[in-house]
Amino acid sequence: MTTGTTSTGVRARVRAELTAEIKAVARRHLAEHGSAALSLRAVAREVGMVSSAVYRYFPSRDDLLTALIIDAYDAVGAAAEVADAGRRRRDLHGRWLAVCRAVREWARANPQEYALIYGSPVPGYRAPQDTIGPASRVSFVLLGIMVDGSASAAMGPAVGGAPAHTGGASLQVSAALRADLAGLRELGAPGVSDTVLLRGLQVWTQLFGAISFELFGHLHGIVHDYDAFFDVQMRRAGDLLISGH
Amino acid sequence: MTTGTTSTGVRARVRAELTAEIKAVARRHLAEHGSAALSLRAVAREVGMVSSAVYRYFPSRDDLLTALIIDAYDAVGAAAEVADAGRRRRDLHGRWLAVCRAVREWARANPQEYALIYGSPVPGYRAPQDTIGPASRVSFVLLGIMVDGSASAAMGPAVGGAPAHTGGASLQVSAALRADLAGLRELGAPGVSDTVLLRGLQVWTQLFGAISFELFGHLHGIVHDYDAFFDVQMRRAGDLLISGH
DNA sequence: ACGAAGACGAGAGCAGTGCTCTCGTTTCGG
DNA sequence: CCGAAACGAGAGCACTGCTCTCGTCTTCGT
Repeated sequence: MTTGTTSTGVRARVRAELTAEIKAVARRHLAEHGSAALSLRAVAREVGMVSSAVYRYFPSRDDLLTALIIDAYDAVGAAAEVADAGRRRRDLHGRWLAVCRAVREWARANPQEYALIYGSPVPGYRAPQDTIGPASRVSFVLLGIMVDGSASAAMGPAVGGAPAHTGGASLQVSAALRADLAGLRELGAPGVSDTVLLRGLQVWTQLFGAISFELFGHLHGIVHDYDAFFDVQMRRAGDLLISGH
Repeated sequence: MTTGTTSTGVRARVRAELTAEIKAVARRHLAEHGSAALSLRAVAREVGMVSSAVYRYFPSRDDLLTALIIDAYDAVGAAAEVADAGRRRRDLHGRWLAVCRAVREWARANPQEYALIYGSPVPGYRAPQDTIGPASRVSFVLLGIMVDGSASAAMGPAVGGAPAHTGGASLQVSAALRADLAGLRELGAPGVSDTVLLRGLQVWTQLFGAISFELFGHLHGIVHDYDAFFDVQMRRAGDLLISGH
């Protein structure tokens, strides 16, 4: 019995396991006491290590939080993806609403994790490179809806991809912003017009604005039927996104 | 010279001054290092007191933060009010856009204070009773625009105050939500229809959603011309609010 | 006008934090 | 097989919020 380990040695395996366990305990502490109260020493205590040992796995408290942030982005992204996939592709309204509800449900089930990623960044904010991938999963789901709608011409007015004339006489879009939209289109929204992209960004901010307001207490005393409020708001947003209202 | 003090004794006056000074220093620390790093001891050090003395003025760090929160709400509320008052009353679009820009400008000038009030609440959130007044100032400005628009019939479709039939066949609104809207109308939006109120709530969440996304970095790498983006988004939101698009 | 009562500031102290450094032990790889 | 690297434990530093005590000073009722 030289080394019964698989390709990776036993050391690497227990390291992966311990890393996961630390993260799991930290996630529980986060859910129970909030990100501000997340104590590296406390999770170390619960894992059965001394605090300094944790630093072998996460070089700092911020890095632990970053790992939790990435997981949170992945979780909400996955929720959005399965909700989107659960609808017929042509059912744009249904897809939009399903994604909205899935994101909100995830947020309500994991409020502290939601606050971690969509609340105020803890310090002067810094988004490590490895967060932007997971962070954009929800956005890509949304772009997917716009792409499918634009391809089938089911999307409201101004479906043409040409950014030359911006729809009617309604709005002037600066060259810089038009370039941003072009970049977005190239990134994952081929064939989606500027107008539709702008509508998408509009409902995007509205989706997370509504969830944040609800979770952070800004609707307290104003709205009581949160479910109905969210539904009607997102339905309206869906109309705006797809039909142009 | 018995006591040259005015009505309030000298004690009360220096207490008020010291309270203000502590708050001012704390606000500076907040702006420079963020709410998480706000240290009562550091503030005390700079004011020239020992840490325990500060507790004579603010019973805990949270109470200090609450005081800053109230001030922040008041500041952004005042900014919105002067912006609103700077426009002709009948210029609904102008008022809306001016308020949006004022809020955003304040937020960009005081990002940490914005994060304090519109970001994630630090613990499991609790809104002390004395914050809800200042917190609602911006909302009341918005309601004012809707009231004026509804009164002059300048607001889009479904201006009638009757909540019986909800505009067209577009949306079903639950009884509970209709009651919420009625409460809102009674609170400060007389004569504003359900439909318009819903539109108002929609653009309200969109306004703060857009600002939060910008300040919290969620538009990073996607939008570069923040000014133009915000303007076009809020213009679109204004169309939705006033014209019903 | 005075003396009790309360407000106040300073200091020490407690429990907790993030993080660093050192020091034996264990595992891995050449 | 043995040097090198990874690891866990422990001590320690500087810092935090908060409490308690103890003299001093203002205020207010008598």
